[in-house]
Formats: sequence, C-alpha cells, structure tokens
Amino acid sequence: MGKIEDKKKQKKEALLVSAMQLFTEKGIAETSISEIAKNAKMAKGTFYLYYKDKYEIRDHLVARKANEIFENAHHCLREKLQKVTEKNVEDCIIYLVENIIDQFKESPVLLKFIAKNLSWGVFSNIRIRDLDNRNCMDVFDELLQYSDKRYRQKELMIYMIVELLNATCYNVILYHMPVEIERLKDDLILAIQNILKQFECSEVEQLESA
Amino acid sequence: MGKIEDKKKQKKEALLVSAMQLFTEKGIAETSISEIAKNAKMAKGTFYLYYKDKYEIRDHLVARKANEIFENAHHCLREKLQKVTEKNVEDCIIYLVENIIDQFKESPVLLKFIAKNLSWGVFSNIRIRDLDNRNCMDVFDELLQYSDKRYRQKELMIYMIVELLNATCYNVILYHMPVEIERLKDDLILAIQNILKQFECSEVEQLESA
Amino acid sequence: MGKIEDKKKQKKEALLVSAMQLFTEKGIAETSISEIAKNAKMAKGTFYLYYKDKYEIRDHLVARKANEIFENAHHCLREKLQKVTEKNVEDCIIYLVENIIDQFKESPVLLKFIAKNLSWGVFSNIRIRDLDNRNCMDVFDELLQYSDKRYRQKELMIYMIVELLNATCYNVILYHMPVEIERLKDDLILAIQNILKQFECSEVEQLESA
Amino acid sequence: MGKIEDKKKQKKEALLVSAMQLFTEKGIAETSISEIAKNAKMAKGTFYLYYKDKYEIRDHLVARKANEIFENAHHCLREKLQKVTEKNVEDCIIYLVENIIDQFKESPVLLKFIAKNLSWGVFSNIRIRDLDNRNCMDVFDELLQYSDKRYRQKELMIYMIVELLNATCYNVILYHMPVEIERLKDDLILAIQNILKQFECSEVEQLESA
DNA sequence: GATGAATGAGCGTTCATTCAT
DNA sequence: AATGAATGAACGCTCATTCAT
Repeated sequence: MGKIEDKKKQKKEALLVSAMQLFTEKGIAETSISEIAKNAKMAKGTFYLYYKDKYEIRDHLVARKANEIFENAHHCLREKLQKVTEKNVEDCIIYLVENIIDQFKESPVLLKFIAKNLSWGVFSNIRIRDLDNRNCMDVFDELLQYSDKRYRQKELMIYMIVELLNATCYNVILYHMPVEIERLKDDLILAIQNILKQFECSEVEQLESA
Repeated sequence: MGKIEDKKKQKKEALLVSAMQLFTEKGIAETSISEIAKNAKMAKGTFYLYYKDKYEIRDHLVARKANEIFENAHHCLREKLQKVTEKNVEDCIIYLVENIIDQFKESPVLLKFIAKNLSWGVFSNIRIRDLDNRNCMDVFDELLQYSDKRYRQKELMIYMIVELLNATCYNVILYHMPVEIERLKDDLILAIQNILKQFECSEVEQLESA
Repeated sequence: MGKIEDKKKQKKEALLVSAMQLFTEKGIAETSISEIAKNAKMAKGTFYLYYKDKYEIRDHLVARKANEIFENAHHCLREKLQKVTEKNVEDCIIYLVENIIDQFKESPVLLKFIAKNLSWGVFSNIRIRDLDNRNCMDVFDELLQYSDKRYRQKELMIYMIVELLNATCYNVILYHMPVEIERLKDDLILAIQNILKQFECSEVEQLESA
Repeated sequence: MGKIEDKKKQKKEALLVSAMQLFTEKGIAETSISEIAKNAKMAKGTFYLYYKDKYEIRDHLVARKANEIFENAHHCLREKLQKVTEKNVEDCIIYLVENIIDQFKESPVLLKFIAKNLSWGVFSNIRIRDLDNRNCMDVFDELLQYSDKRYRQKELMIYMIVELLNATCYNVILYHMPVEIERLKDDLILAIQNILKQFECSEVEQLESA
C-alpha cells in the first residue's frame, strides 16, 4: 500500500530538512552524516537507505531551494500580470530580480547556501510546476515571446544577469560590503536593464528575424 | 642577524608554494596538513610553527594570488600607457579586464581557487608594489583622476565589475557553460562599459563635483 | 500437505545455490547475508527463517559439495566395475582419486572452497545414495571386502590418502606451484599406492584375521 | 641515534606478539585492528604507522612462525649430526619431521595458525640463519648431497612430504580425529619413507647422473 | 510465511594536534 | 628551531539482526 511509500518520502524529507538546517548553520564541510541523521531523529545507517552521501543531499537541496526561490518569484509575477494588461519583458525580469533580492534579504543563510553551490547547469534546469514543469529557460523564452523586441544570445544574457545578481548580493547581504543592499539595488537594476538593452537586436535584425 | 629571519621566510614561502600546488591539484578539503608539510620537505610539526591551520594558509594564498593577478594586469597596463599619450579610463579598465580574463584562461585552476575563496574584503585591500603598496582601490582612483569624466559610487562600481567578471568567467572557463569564453568576452566587455557609463556623473554633476 | 514442505525445500535450495555462487566468486568473508538473499531473489529477513547465519550455510554446502564429488567418482566407478569381472581394490581407489583430481581440475573454485573448509568429521560422514545412504567409510569397507588382501587401520589409511590428495592438489591446481597438475598426478598415485601397501597386513596377519 | 629505531622495532614486535595472541585465540577474521592495538597497549592509529592492515601482519607472522619451527628443527638436527659420524638423508628428514610433529603437539594453536595460512610459496622461501640465510630448499639440497643416493624431482618430493605432514597433523592434533597423534606418527613416518624411496633414482639413473 | 525498513554497534581509516627528543 | 612518533576523536560506511506490517 501507499502508506509505506509515504513514510519513506517523509524520511527523505526529514533528512533534507535536517541537512538544510545543519548546512546553513555550520557549513557543509563541517556537517557529518551522523549529525544529519541524529538531527532527523534517525539512526546513522538509515541515512544510507536514502542518500549515497552528503553531497547527494546537497545537490538535491540546491536544486530544490533554487527552484523554490524561482517559483516564488515567478508565482508573484503571474499574479501581478493578471492585473495588468500591458506586458513588458524588461519590467517582468526586473520584477523577478527584485523579488529574488527580497527573498535573499529575508534569508541570508539561504543566499549563502545557494550562491556557493548553485551551478549554471542546475539553474538552467530548474522546473516550474505552474508551467507544466517546463524549465527556467522556457520561462524566459515565454516572457521574451510576448515582447515586441527580439533578443540575441538569450541564454548568455540570462546567464550574465543571474550571475551578476547572485555575485553582487553575496557580500552585500551577508557582510554589508561594500554597500548596503538598498544602495546596491538601484544600480543593480540599472545594470541589468543595460544588459537587456545590450542584447536587444537592432531594428534591422528585428525585421530580419521577423 | 637577519639570516634567521630569512630562513623563517623561506620556510613560510615553501609551505605556501606547497599548499598552492596541492590546493589546486586536489582541492582544499582533500589536502591535509601533513601532505602540505611533506610536499614542502618539512616535518609535520614544523607546519604549526608557521601557520595555525590550512585555512590560514588558504587565506594568505588567496590574497597573494589575487594580488599577483592584479599586479600582472596593472604592470602590463603601465607599460602600455607609457607608449600612449591619450589616456582613457574606460579603455584602461577594459584593458585590465581583458588581461585578467587571459590569465584565467591560462590557468583555470587559479580561477577556480580564486573565485571560490576571494571575498570583497580581501580584494579591495590588494596592495600594488609599483604604486608604493597603495591598494587596488587607489589604483582605480588614480585612473579615474586622469579622466575628464567623474564617477559616483566608485567602490560600488568596481565591485559590480569585479563580481561580474569573476562570476561569469567561472562556469564559462571551467565548464564551457553556457558558452565558450571567446563568445562571452565581447558581451562581458560591453556590459562592463555600460556599467561604467551608468556610474558616470551627468554633466551637471560633473560641474558640481569640480 | 507436502506442498508447503516442498516450497520450504525450494527456498532452502535457492539460498544454498545463491550462497555457493557468491562464496566461490568472492569468498565467504566478503559475502554478506543480504547479498545471499538478494541473489536468491528473497528478502533479507527470509534468510533467517532457514539458516542461522552464513556459516551454517557454508557447512551445509561443504558437506553437499564434498558429497557430490565423491558420489560422482563413486558412480563412475560402479559403471566401470559392471564391465569388468576382475576387481582390484587398489585400482578402484586409484580410479576414485584420478576421478576426483579431474573434477578439481574442471572446477578450481570448487577445490578452493572444499579444501579450505572440509574437515575429516564431515568427510567421513558423507552419505552415498546409491549405497542406501551408507557413508563413505562403508564404501571403502565394501571395496576392501572384495579384495583378497586385508588392511589394518583402515580409517587412518583413508584419512592419509584423502588429506594427501586434497593438500597436494590445492597449490598445484590453484597456483601451479611447485609443479603442474599433470606432473603431480603420477607421483601422487604412486604415493597413494605405497600408502595402500604400507597398510596391507602381512601374510601371517592375513591368516590370523581370517 | 639508534634508540629511536630500537623503539620502533619494539613497537612492531609488540604488534606482532599481540596479533599472534589474538589470531590464535579467536581467529584472524574475528580479530580487529583496534583489538590488536589495544592488546599491544597502543592507540589504534599507531597500528597504521607500522602495518597496512591485519593481513600484512598475518603474512609477517606466518613467515616468521614457519621459520621458527623449521629453524628449531634444523638446529636440533645439526646438534645431533655433530655427535654422529654416519649421515643418512632419510634419517635426517625423518628426524626433522618428528621434531616438527613434537612442536605441533606442544602448541596446537601454532599448528592451527600455520596450517591454515602457510602457502608453498612462503614455505619454500623460509631462510635459515645458521646457514647464512639460505632458504629451506637449500637445506634439503645440502642434506641430499651428502647422501650416496640420488633423487629426481626434489622440490615435488619435499612438497608432498610437507603437505602430508601438515594436512594429517591438523585434524589429529587439534581434534584427535580419526586417531591420536601417537597412532598417526608411525604410519606417517612410514609413508614419508616410502615417498623418499619413490623419488630415489634407480641404479641406472644414479650412474647416469654420476 | 515473507518482507524490507530501521537499527546501531563496530569496522577500517584519516588526521589535526601534541610533545619528548 | 625542528622533528616525527604517538595519540584518539571522529569520520564514512557496512551489516547482522530485529520486527511491524
């Protein structure tokens, strides 16, 4: 029956939660498997029924947390878009960026965990449930489609935006260096808007691609 | 006499070199203190006469390596500037950026080591010998002084450029994702030029600050 | 009904087969109970319904495999004896020995398993189905009865032959040391014939025992 | 100075002694490294400064113990030979065999340890200090040289004798099966004498080889 | 009877750290 | 100052055994 499957899922979940807590509290390298298990109220051996090692659990967590952040942001965006008729790609992306900054502000440990462990490979594969599990690049594609502008090198563009967002927030939110987050925000958004413009196709190219 | 001081420096140096080799070859977590000592042809116990633990050595190394990279770049810039009369800040910064990218391309292990361990605190304190040990922010200040343009929020501007450079190079050089470095280069430089423009003071502000 | 008994026997059998495979493939110490069960397509817990531990299974296997070897040899001997009128004890024993050597040559892993785990207690109790489950010593008694010679200390004689056979074949077949099996064979048979002669009663003793 | 080397030798020795005790008391498989260390009054980690694992220690022990047994026997033989003018090869070998049987009788655990772990490769390489570290096959060669008889296939002959000795003593001394050791002794010696005769070259061959 | 999730003792191994030399 | 033998805590991991289902 499904009860046993349910219990297993709960155990896996408990291990994830336990690991997340310890990873953010004391770092991955300083967290041992037996601690993860004990913190999840299990025997050490039980850990190995569900994960190969702590790096497997880390990878699961990174993917999940990045997913949550992006889904949260995307969800808010969708709600907002329902109220607005005019849809502007740039604004949407800026909206996502601001939302993500807010999430990072709320949970600096999350930022720390994500920033140090998220690779582009994982990020570009994040799936959004609201969009039939299409991945995060599809989200941008969809947004860009509704626009009357055309963009070249879309993946590179997104990559640069994401990396700039992540990298600049890290020191600013965690160590308030070299400025406070509120001070960074405006210029970060400006920079991102410039990146978007930089990848916009010229009118000639726009026509060609049309 | 200074001979004893010399010997001490040599030992410290040998440990740094040994550690750098092992850190880049197999990673910091996988390198043990006894390995560092053995590789430096010393007894394990001697290590503790010079460093507290391997993280102290790591921090020394990060600062030194970042310094070398920046000094290299700056040195090349100075040589070039001696041949040229016209001095343009933007071009200088782009020159530094390109030079640093080239150094990363030459030594991806260096990039890996630096990118994962360099914090803004360390970076902004890098000292340049050619400039009487003034730090790296002073370098930019000097460059910006020679320009006829005025910039606001200089440290933030540099911060954003440095982080963008580091963060985007990481995946691209080490994992060729999402594009090749040659593909990234042009757009990265464009983006940095835009960041510079974004921080340029308007003419009114220029006058005011003058 | 006997169906339940049948199923039980089948399970026990499946575990034996599974264990034999793993024991010979990777050794007893390196084989775990859960592997034996999985290889027999059962759950781990089921193992304990049939055997106490892997050593119980090993003992069952040693007895069975030794039995098979001896039964095989004995079966061939009987077939041969039906065609021959003249029956000579020495020749019969040599025939058995040669047959067993051939079986070992065919399956060195079997030799390895048997040689390291067979004790005299187990061997002397091997039962032969063709002979109404009489044990292996009875076989020799029967053979010796048909002879016109008399032997003293029959069990000791058999013991020495069996141990010499086992012990000398081990290194020779498994590691080809110090000679090849073909080189050993002739002298081993000679030695066994000498052992048989050595235990023959003198004519006076023969008469006495008659 | 040599003091430190001395201490190291003492530690290695202490580990060997400790391991031997535990191996014979409870078997190799049932002995753990931490037990060996604790029994030798050391920390667990110290074990690894001297041996790779318990199998390395086992191999050292087997070689050493086999060496001791053989050297003991050989030493007694030499003492005896000094008193006797007439030297007979057969008698010498029988003397060695009897001496070894006596050693096994005195220490059944030694027999158990040796019999289960001594391979022909190790045995044939045993070195005798009294003979300038020449190995055990050289001993036999020397003995055989003094004889007026010639033997073919000397290594095979020794192999068969050694294996017969080992294999038959095992059950008899440890489990008193199928007879007592005193009962085995006479027939074992007879059998060995027969093996020696069997490998004697015929008179024709003797002349040829001369 | 059969299952397999859960346990936790115990393994081999590593390694930062100490300290007598 | 320099050594490296010694330590023992802590690690990752395995596995026989139990027991609720």
